[in-house]
Amino acid sequence: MGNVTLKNIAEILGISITTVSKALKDYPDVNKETRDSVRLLAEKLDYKPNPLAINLRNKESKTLGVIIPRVDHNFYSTVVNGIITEAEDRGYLVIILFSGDSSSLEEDQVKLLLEKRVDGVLMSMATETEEIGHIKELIKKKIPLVLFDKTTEEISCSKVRIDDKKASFKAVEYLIETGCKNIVHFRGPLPPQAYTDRFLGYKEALEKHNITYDPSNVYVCDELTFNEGYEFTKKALEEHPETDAIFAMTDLVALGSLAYCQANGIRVPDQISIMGFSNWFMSQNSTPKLSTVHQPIKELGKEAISILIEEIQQRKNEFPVKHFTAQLPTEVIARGTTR
Amino acid sequence: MGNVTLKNIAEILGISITTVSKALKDYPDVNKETRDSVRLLAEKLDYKPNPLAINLRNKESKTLGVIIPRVDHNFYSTVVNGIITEAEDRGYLVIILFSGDSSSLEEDQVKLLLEKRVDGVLMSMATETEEIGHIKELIKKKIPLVLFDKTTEEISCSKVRIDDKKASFKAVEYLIETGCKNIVHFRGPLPPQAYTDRFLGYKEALEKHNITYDPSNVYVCDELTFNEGYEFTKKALEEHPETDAIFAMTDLVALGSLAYCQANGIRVPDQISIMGFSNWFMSQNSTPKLSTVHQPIKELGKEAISILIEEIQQRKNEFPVKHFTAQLPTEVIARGTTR
DNA sequence: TTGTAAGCGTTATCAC
DNA sequence: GTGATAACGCTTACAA
Repeated sequence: MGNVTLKNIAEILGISITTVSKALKDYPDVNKETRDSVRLLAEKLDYKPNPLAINLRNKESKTLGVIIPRVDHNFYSTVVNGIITEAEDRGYLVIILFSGDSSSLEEDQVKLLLEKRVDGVLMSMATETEEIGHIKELIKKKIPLVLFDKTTEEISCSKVRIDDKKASFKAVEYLIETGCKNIVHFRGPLPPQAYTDRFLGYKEALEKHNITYDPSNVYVCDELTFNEGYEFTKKALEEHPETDAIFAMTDLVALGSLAYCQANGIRVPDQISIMGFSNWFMSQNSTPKLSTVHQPIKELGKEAISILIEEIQQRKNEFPVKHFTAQLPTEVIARGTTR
Repeated sequence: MGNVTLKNIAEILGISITTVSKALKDYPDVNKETRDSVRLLAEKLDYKPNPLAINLRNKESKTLGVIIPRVDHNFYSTVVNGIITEAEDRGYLVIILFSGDSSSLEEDQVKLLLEKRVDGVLMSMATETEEIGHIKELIKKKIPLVLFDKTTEEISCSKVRIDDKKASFKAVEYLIETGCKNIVHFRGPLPPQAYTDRFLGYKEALEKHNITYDPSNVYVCDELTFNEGYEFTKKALEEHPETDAIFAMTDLVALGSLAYCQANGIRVPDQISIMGFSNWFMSQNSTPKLSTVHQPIKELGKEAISILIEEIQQRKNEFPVKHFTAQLPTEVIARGTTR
């Protein structure tokens, strides 16, 4: 029992395919009765237009490609949630592909999407990516492209990011305003840029409040693990006994800090305030609950896909496309680990 | 600059589309020189066959639909990782859709996939789903279907599951073998079935080792949170002071148990052994590290998609399709919270 | 060895 | 109001 086609309906009704097509699409020049009989039969046979045929004709696939480093990570799975939901609401389907943070795999995935003729591409660049020829290729082939999260200035296209610097600035300012003066910062590795931005926000907040920035107060976590948070807290408190706050660039590390403090009788937040970043669900599960910075991750996905679809629509209508960068706002969530 | 087609190449070379097509597909009846010139030009123009056209002709989409309750959850994002990777390796693209654990949304998503003419469907049923008419519809329309994780006996199709009962059995047996006799079990809510299976494994292990099963030793967690683990541990230890082991149906709850013990000076594992379930990455981040049961989640996704693709291939070749249920093996990971 | 023609399912154009 | 025809890009019997 293959699928019902316009032809099937036309044959049964003894009319032409053209008329069937028109009847189904509410063309004005179709007799009411013809129209009704067509619709009735179509309904009865459960006719569904074949998207493959429509897409071939319209030279579009109504499918979007998304390349992310991985999905089994809270940040990306949340983004993907936003992406798929929003795309579906707008009539697009999404193909998710992984780069595994590898430049060459990313390149392969771009090629695959190109071959599959997706209508547009959304991507968060692999951390490793330095070579951006494959991304430029997309631009050259005039495939609408939007970069999100991990982006680069070298590509001219719309971008959507969390405003990491400002988020970090607000978090540190909050610590300062609640009386902290000796704030240690645990930052992440050099690429990706986000960690540098968070570091810059930290520095800027100190400067604004006339606190001298001391590089030795900044520790670089390479693994971003709970254990690193634990160990670096130990180290930081040994090297800087005057520390009264720790700002970690991600919740898991902050949770490690909290664990160290608790294991060593350091009262949080009385003696030391701890501020995380991300508002990961586990930050609600510590005692006291972790203060952190909420990032609108799902909204990031939605916004990115919206911009992409807008752009696709504009190009189709031959409107001029203007690129821009959206910075999504964040929020400090003060819970139990800050004063 | 539209995309290069067979026609373009044919015109430039002054030959027919057919010959170009054949040359590109290594048909034996093409002159070597013709073939080479075609290939050369195709290469130069970066010709890529239009999958829309191919699919229309072949009446297949080389696309698979996957419906899961959500993706922003460790289990599903790991499964999705396996699914997408394996599908891509086998030449298929994947459309992920969410049911949000709602029966009616799940139905909508099935319909959407049907309209989009995916070649097959993989799904983990919404917990809420009782109505299965939409799933039967898939069977009726002869769309290859594989159920994984949350399945039902009411649908005749291949299924892939983690062997929850056996996994649980092994975990509890491990506790018994390391000297525990009074084992409390924190189980999950009634649907999904997995929690009941884990409970049954617990019960069976007790029976095998001649330990009387006492229903009051079983507590039902509805939220599966850290706090529930904490609170139920308090309650369980009050009601059953003789308890020497806690087996929680998921790591987060077990972590809550551990936290309660540590906050109350109960030595783990000396006084009480704690066994989790899932081998969530956070189970490596506690001190001591949590003993747990590893589930091959990514493999679950790979296996499910493999079976689906096999089935698609079999149907295409008009081979008989036999359904079966694969139960993936699990492993007890003994770490620091058990003796 | 090469090419013609039909067909996959849909839609737009243009006759009638 | 209706329908024949061409076109989207590709594949494959079947001729030549």
